[in-house]
Amino acid sequence: MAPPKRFPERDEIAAVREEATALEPGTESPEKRRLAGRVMARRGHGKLTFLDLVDRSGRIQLLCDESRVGAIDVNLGDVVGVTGSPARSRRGEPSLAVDALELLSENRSPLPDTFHGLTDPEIRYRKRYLDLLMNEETRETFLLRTRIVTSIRSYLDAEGFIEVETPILQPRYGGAFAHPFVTHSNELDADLYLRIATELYLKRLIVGGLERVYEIGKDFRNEGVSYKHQPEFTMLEWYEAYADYRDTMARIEELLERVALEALGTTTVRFRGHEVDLRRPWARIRFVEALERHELWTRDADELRARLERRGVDTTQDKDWPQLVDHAFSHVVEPELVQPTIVHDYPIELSPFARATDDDPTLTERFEYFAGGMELGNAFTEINDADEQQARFDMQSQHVGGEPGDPDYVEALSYGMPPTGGLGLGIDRLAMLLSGRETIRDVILFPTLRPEAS
RNA sequence: GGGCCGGUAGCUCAGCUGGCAGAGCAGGGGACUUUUAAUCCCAAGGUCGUUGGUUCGAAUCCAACCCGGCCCA
Repeated sequence: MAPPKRFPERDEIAAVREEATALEPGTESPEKRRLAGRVMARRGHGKLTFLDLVDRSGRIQLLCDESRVGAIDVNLGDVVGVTGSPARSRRGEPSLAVDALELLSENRSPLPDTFHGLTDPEIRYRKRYLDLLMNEETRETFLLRTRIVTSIRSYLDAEGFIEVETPILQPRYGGAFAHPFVTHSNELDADLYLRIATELYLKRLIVGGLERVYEIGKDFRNEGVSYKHQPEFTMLEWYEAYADYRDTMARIEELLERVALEALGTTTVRFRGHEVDLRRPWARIRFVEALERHELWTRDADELRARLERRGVDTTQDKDWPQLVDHAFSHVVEPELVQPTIVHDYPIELSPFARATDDDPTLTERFEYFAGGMELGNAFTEINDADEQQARFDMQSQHVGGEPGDPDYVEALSYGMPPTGGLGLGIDRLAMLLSGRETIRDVILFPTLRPEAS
């Protein structure tokens, strides 16, 4: 006979467990509860069988007395629904004394070792369902990730930002320095790029008068993988009309402190062997000063290359000054930014969308913020003048791997864009930091892997 | 892209100085009414990542390749 198609009026295991814990050992409550979940342990004892039932909320022992339930014919991994009463075993284990047990879905494949669990990273990533089933920490990590995103949304929604969706398939890519994935539309007979950022479309919406917009979505970068890089990752970008980068700094500090408290209950996390506290205010340092501290600030490319080489840094991949200074920063400064730090006023060559500072036209109102030795995001006072933006694109075209430019975007700016503060936040990296997971693959449900050999 | 490490039963791992492919858990059969890595008995379970080479003989030695991890770029 086919198993039931539903199991209504279900209670959560965590709640029933709490109820059972309040009882005296060896006693049973008169209340009736219904639980459903997966059988993750079985201890047969003749006409009495102990099962461990697991749902999203937790785990509880089932006491199955054959004289009450009938014969118990379940295997590890079966999905069952039970009715019974909260109880405590003689040894004090919170349990449900079962009156009726229904098999809802049979497990036909042996589960991984119930003691050692599933540890092989390759199987954990390729068959994430098994990882989630076997490893409670994995379930907790992804539930935390969801709370983080929920918290971000509720903050931005309450602040009057509207959530939008912009194209993933784009005729031009831009908004970051990265290699794109290219695909092809048969109908349009045109190559399209998978977006590397949402930046340029979101700012078109600011031109259009939406004033406060954000998008949480996947970006794609056709580049190497590392503990903090995946080809497909999740980014938040927001744009706020009539704000500058100082307003934006205040907002991101407020948001991340709040997200930590809401999702985790504390602002203090352990990450890569460090204790990191996200409480406001964060440290701030100018980009130039951060490099000066290491005697790595110079606008002379040859001199900078020499200083880096002297430190044993391989600069053979760095073609020009912007690449050298970026390398110097990410190699020397970034790893030491363990406590939350805002680095601000970046050189204009590295910042094609940020307005120049008031007192130095070679620097821009841009900041990046770091924690745990890792960049979390990037923000600026947006260029809102079409001519100035075109001049920046022209400047970029002189640099290797510079921003490719986007005439359609410049045209949008020509209609006038309010002064705007914009920001990007790497959701995966934030999830790493708050969960204490040391690799980005552990906070992405299905990370990109090479296809298995057939 | 380079270096190092790994891939043996569904899972966790032994075996690797060449000589019959193993254990625990899971899965199958049986015993057991308070266990919680329950216990006990029985039977079963394999493309030793792939391909080639050396050898009387290869999981084991050699080469290439595939997949993964860590580090470097």
